[in-house]
Amino acid sequence: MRSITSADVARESGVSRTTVSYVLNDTAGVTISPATRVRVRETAQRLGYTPSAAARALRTGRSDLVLAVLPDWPLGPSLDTLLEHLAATLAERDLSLLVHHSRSRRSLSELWRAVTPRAVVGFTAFSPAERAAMERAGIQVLGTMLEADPTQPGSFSVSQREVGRRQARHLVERGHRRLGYAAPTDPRLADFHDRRLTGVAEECAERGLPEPLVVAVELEVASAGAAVRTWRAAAPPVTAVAAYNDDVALAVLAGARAAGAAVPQELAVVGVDDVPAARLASPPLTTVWQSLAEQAHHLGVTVLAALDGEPAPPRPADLLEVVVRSST
Amino acid sequence: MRSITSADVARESGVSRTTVSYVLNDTAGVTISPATRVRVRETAQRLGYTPSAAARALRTGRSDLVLAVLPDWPLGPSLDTLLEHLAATLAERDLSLLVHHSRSRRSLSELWRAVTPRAVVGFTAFSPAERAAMERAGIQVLGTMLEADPTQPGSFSVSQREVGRRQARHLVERGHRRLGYAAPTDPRLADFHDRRLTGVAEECAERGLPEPLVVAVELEVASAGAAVRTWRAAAPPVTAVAAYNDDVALAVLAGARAAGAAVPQELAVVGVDDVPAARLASPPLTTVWQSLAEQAHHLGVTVLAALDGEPAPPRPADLLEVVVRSST
DNA sequence: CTGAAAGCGCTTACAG
DNA sequence: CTGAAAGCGCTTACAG
Repeated sequence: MRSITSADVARESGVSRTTVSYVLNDTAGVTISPATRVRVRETAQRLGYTPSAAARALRTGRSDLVLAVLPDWPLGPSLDTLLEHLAATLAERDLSLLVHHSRSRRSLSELWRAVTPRAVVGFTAFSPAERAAMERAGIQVLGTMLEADPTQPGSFSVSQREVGRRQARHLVERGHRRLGYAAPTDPRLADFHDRRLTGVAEECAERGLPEPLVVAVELEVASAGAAVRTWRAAAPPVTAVAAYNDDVALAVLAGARAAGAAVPQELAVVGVDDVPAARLASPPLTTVWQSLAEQAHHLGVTVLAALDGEPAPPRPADLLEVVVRSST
Repeated sequence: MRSITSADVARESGVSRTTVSYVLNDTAGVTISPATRVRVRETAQRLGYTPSAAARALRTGRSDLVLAVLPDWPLGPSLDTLLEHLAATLAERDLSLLVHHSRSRRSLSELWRAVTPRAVVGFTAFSPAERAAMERAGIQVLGTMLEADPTQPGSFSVSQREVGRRQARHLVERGHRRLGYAAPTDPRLADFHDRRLTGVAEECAERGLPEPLVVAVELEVASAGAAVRTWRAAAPPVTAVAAYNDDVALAVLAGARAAGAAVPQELAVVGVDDVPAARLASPPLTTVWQSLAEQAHHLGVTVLAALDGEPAPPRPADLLEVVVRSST
């Protein structure tokens, strides 16, 4: 079954393909009689005409795709949400999301060369060379969630350092003077973890508190129990723990239970993410919540602005919030 | 910066574009001297040539994209994993994954008409009309996870009914004679929930047990506590609960704690997914684990087979497994 | 064994 | 105000 082309629409409405293109694209600086406009639009509608993305991309040198490059590590429970909102925002401009999992690192450069996306959104860091190559090809490159300075152009999202600072600040305001940090064991999480930990450490330093005592904890009771004993045996003892995320925090809770440490009296715990299990834990988990929807929307709007050559829109203010429950 | 085209490669290697195409595509039924082949490949490599996806798609009428249509509800914690493995499998054939969130339902048909994907993989159901239209356009349509009969061609993944049956079977084998079902409240989950519940009910019916007592539970303690009281007040009382997923199961655990029901002595609980929080719960949660990686790979292989006009490969056997912990 | 040429469906100078 | 024509970069009959 041959698909409908602009030539079909042109023939059916008795005009040239040029006119069809002008009308359907609302091309500026060209005058077409209202009657013709209406006729062309109606014909296109009636025939179910959709312009070929391939032809358009070939002609213009640029596709209507935005390439999202995902890391090979789990981005968290709400990557789903993030991509959905991002896609929704981009769809307003008829842009679609092509996802690439950086698992197969080698083919990324082939992919962007082949599809000539309008923009590339990296959820993982690009090498400077790759970034430069993409920019030279006229592709807008949006930075990673790991940028040192999230306010710089071409980057987005909440600073991971700020996440850590919020955790620490909450704990310190609760009166704790010696903090622990529960790190994930998955090495692929190292980049995120480093930045969050830096935030915790900075907050401690500014308040004149000792460095946080970092212990890696696996997502099981035995490992977490050992971690809890380590913290409590320290001198001075750790009385509050900031965990990499809710999963790790839940492990610490389980470890405290196993080690016979009362939460929050003997050990306070704060996570990150506010997964559903957080409020259901015993005791319910205090955690730092991030507005993924807003972050994703902001990201989408940033991409759009970049395509228009406009400055990045200001980042929304309260993307982070401490949800206080009984674990602190 | 103009990008490298096959004409560049042709000129540099002193052959025609035809030859370049033949060599790089390993076109069958054409004889090219080994020396020429080597020269062309080396030149392409040296120049960093990547064929234009747009031009190729325009010429062949088919792109190298596979369109994944996602539902507007949360597909669960491991959609991420699922898509990653799917993408990895497709990448072996130089196919990329274009995701469409069905939030913006209207534009789906525009999207597939515009990009002419090789295949469409639906994680949500298509209307028969839409499905037919896509097939008429020569697009392979792979079915949803909701198909009544997952063994039929064009569908994939574990049967949701089977998930429910496994939960029920485990509970019944533990000696329980009266089961409860903890349903999610999100209406978007209704399709999945219906099928899982059907599996539980079927298993009960086959064993001559009464229908499961269904109670909707929200992801918070109060709601879950009320549900637990309802189950225990039934005559005969419910002694074991199959939950829609681990999040709901975690809520039931919290509800039992609040209602003073001992788990598993007074109420056994089994979930689905084996999220990290499951093993960390108190008591650790028994749950049905699904091999997402294998499902995704199978899905990818099924897509590939469909593109080759081959019959769907047999589905791997043990995609489901009951992880027994202390909640049952 | 290799090349010249057509054509996929668009958009956009350019001519009228 | 509208149309004829060129050309984006490929692949593939067809000719030699």
